[in-house]
Amino acid sequence: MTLYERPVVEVARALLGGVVRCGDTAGVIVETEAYHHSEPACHAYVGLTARTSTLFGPPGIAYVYRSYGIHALLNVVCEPEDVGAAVLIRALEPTEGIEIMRARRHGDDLCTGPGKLTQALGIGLEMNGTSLTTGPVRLEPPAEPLPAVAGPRIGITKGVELPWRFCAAGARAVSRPWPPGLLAA
DNA sequence: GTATGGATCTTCT
DNA sequence: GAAGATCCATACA
Repeated sequence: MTLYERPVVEVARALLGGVVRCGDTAGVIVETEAYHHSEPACHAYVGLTARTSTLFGPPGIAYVYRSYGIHALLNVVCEPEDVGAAVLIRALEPTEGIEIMRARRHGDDLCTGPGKLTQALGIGLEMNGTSLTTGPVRLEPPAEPLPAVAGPRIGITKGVELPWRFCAAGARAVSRPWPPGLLAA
């Protein structure tokens, strides 16, 4: 029983404040989203396919996939094997290797979006399915999760009503401002 | 500052 | 053939 073998929504909250490390770069997780195969926004909703097989794999591995033909998005596979669920890492606060990130990102906007943080950390599709404890991308859970604020998810067309987006309270480097009037602790 | 459309490609219908 | 968990540049107010 690992930390990731729990309900995705719980894991999404528990990961806030954790550290993602890849090579000489690292950042603190400040924004996450939960996805589960029981709801339509999740890739695993349609079932097990070649593309989504990683989602149904063992908990604690990385699910990296290409979005809109251009970007790589990083997810943490959760819940027991054969359950399609994952936590999308949406934003980080850079802590180490900032100069490297700046060079890769060609600017100061380093990790304020799911496609940006993978580029900043050098995470690619070849890391899909690798372990987050022993693989090239490491995830260190926080001893004490940051206080979380919940809200609706972003950039999707289905399942928007589920408040499965979690953000560290007070984090400044989030991917998008919170929709007014929808704040919930 | 906000709004809109293009880039680009894998996966599924 | 169409859609998609995005980002960026450009156009307008």
